[in-house]
Amino acid sequence: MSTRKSAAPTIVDVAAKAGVSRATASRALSGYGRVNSATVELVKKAAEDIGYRPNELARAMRAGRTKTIGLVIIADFTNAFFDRATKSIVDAASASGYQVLITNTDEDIAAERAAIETLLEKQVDGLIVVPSSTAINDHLDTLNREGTPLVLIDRSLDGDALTSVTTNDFTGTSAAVHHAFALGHKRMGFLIATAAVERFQENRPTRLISSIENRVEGFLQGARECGIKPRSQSWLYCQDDPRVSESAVASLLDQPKPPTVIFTSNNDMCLAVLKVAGNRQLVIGRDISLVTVDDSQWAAAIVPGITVVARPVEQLGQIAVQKLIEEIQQPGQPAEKIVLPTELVARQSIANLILRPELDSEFRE
Amino acid sequence: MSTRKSAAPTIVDVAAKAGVSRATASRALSGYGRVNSATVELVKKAAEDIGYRPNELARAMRAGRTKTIGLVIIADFTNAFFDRATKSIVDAASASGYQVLITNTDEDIAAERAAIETLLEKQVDGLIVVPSSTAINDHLDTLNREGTPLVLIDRSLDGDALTSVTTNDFTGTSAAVHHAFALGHKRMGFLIATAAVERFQENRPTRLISSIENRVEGFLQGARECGIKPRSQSWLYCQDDPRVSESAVASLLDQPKPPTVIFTSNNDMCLAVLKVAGNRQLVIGRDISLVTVDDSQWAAAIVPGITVVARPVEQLGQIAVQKLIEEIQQPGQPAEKIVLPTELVARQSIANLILRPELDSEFRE
DNA sequence: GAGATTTGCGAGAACGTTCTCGCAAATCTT
DNA sequence: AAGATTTGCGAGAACGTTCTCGCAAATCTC
Repeated sequence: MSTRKSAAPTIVDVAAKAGVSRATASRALSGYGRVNSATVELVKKAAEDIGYRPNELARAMRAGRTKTIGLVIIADFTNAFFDRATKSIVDAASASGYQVLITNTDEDIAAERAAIETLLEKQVDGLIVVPSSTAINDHLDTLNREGTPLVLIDRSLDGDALTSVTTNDFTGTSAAVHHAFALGHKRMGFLIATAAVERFQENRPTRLISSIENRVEGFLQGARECGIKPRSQSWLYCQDDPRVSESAVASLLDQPKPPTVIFTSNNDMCLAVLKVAGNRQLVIGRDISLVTVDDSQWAAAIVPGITVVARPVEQLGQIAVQKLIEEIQQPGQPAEKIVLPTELVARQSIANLILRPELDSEFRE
Repeated sequence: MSTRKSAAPTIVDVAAKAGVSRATASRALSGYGRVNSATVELVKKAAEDIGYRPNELARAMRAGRTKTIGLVIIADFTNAFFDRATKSIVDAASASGYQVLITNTDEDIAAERAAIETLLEKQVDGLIVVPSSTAINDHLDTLNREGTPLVLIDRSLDGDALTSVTTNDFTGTSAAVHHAFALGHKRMGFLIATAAVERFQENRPTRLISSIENRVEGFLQGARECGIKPRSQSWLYCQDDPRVSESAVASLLDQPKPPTVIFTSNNDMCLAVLKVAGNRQLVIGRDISLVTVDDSQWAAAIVPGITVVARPVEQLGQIAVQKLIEEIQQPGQPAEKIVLPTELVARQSIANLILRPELDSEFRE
């Protein structure tokens, strides 16, 4: 035992072992300033021998940077965004020498505030945030004004002040409408997940989060271009909860003239349709058609394959990290709103009503 | 501007504003020692006014703890472990006042070593690790011997030294065999994902990771109890990669007497079976039966529902955090190997060959 | 070979906290 | 009312680094 206590060896211990000063040991190990190359070897050997591990906390304190970024995300794994985004962010950060402190908001604005505060106390160099609300974002503006490097992902906010990386769900959804229309569909339903569902039910709509809003707008635009007027009862806002969404699907199907194709705003809603259809012995792609946003392994593997609007989530994470690190290393970058292209992946979940008009339930029974 | 620079206000600024010393300000804000209650109010007001945010780094340095735990995990989202485990760990940690630094190893042992080193340099209070290898684990032993709080999840290692939280995949898989046997299945195939596949192909097997090993052993035990001798060609070790696993499924199905039911060791393999079956127009639960480990939303929603061995992943994450924090706050806890029960969730992916013997492909054509 | 430059290294401050100690003032004893 | 105790607060050290200085020795210049 060289040190009296069994505590982890510090650079002082290394210096003592090598017979040099703290300063020289630091220079030798970190490779800056003037040091004799023989001394460098000596110090490195000493460090190795006593199992020295640099204390990044002390280093960060001195340097004023932690090489850590904070991720404020909604850990909601059925939507295949959380996992893919998290992995790509962690990997991209790691490749640039940064680690990721992760916090979950569960789409709650108070939790988001608290998470950001905690991360800032831990002195993260920057933040990547999936904002929980379009309406309430003063804390994000403040952050930005104070100069905290910040990148939003998945959802953007009004104004040009904040950098965001999102996907073009508008064109994706609109393309999906055209695709369904080309296959002969005219009655289209849309199932929209939103936490603020009661506001819609009471007819005093609030702002949706931008990604969902874009999906809705894309749907409307596509419908307009195809000359379709979506009927109001084919629009359903519903809570992102299995029981609620399943009964929403049921009410969609129980209309006098039910939609032939259902668009779902996310994978939770898509799974709700699958489940209700299964219970009713309705075959997807024949009795009822389906298209959703976000691709996944299972959507590609099951029969029929689900037609999806695929979003480049990994790329989104990588770009977010890249933009954040640019701002960290060179503050004052102009705010940017980066929108990545989406892709319609056509599989077999949309019936071809042109070839098989008898599948349109309007004419059945 | 009260401070000359626009840097973030420190406790010195608070003290100055309140007209007290650093020490008193600290006492007032952290609520320890003796302070006049009037002074406390004064200091709190001052802190509020100048927007003081405590520097957790400095605090951690002094206190010798960071309230941060490191998570070393395999960010592989198709298996529905990464996302569920991560969320539960982040949430449980947060509830106890800890944050999570996450790193991804992609099942690579060198990456695991590097990740652990980085996390230790950042002075995490403890580590939760999904070990990448059963064979190579000296670094984990060393960690443990040095007294670093450490909990393994998903996979355990030999010996009693390390605390681990796993699931009882042995009984789960064995129960699945009994279930399939009760439905008339006798030819059972098993598709096993392992990175070390070539060792098996060359007939010099290495150790599987414990969770997979347990699934294999459970399968064998179940088969033994049912009086079934699994034929060697029904065993396939294969790389966890879509193309490889899909050709493995093909070779399983192309045997003279193909299995009537395929067990898959994880969701990737299960999706491979779904895909190949779909391509060949084979209907799951009729032409070929299927059972896998790990439940998921999609496995429950699709038609037919996939019969699965469900593992309590959320509970696993919570218990891991709890055990880790116990060790952090009170070092010297005895090592424990916690094994959580699994549950067989029977759905419709296994055909009933008793009621419909004609489905056994041995008798077809 | 004497002055100018370079090289190598140590002393000490700094990052922002917390905590121990000691001291003066206030309050409690009898 | 004088000693004993409590209360409130400030000075300064400590956590483990890095970095600025300055100084002596070594090397270069002509």
